[in-house]
Amino acid sequence: MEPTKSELEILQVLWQHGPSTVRFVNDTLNEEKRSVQYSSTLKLMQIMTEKGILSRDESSMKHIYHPVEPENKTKGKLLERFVDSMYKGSAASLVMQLFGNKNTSKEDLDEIKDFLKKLE
Amino acid sequence: MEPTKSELEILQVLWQHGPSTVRFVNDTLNEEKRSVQYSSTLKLMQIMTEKGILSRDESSMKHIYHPVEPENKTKGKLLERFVDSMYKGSAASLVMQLFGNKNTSKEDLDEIKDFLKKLE
DNA sequence: TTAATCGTACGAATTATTTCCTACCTTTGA
DNA sequence: TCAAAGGTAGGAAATAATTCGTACGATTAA
Repeated sequence: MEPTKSELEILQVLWQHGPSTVRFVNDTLNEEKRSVQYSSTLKLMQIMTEKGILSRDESSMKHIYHPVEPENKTKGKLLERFVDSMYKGSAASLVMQLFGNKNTSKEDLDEIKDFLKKLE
Repeated sequence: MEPTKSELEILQVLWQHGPSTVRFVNDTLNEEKRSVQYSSTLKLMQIMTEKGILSRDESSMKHIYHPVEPENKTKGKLLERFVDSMYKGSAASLVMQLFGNKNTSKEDLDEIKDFLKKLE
């Protein structure tokens, strides 16, 4: 299933901080992103659980939520969909646009070159 | 403004085929994407015009629509937003995920390497 | 023990997006 | 000429996504 924008924000908190309570996710969103009510975050995380995006440990009263899929898998899917729809599946076009527009640091560039070299 | 998913489909037709009528865009969507009514496509393109995403030539009865922003600018923005939200702005991480998951052709790789070399 | 705090559940309102029906005007061709 | 075909406009319904109020149970600490 395709996470929505708000769902992605929640996933990112969980990816970054590991399995968490609603309270923690909500606090983090309020600090780092935008003002949102506890009950909104709760509702969304409940919906995500119904959809199978999240799963939770209910053994204590404070449910602990975690993503069902590993971070890389979810990100990989989203990235692939992005490349397919925006660049007709051509990773090369994407990379060129990426570095054509932005000025990337030399370190970044070197890192990428090394990485590509190792792929051979 | 942020194009929605359906709006992006329309933009892609216009990018690929150049300024077009609603009829043409709708036919193309039906051929290449999904079944959709003429009046739905019309409505969406009218909304996009209101939002300032599209502009149109009304001199003839058959209005000719075209994107206001150049393709690269729009794609660049979307890509940047994608990198920021998914990879904390690190182009390098994105590239690594891209080639870590997918098996890219040697030609693609070479093309990218050449490209990066020229950036220096 | 009991009031305050903190938790979940859930309905419902709101907003955004998408879809299509229908009215009505223009063009076309027999 | 006039019916059929094809165009735009716009309201309204359907759907998806988001937000929040509120009920109510468990925990805590004075």
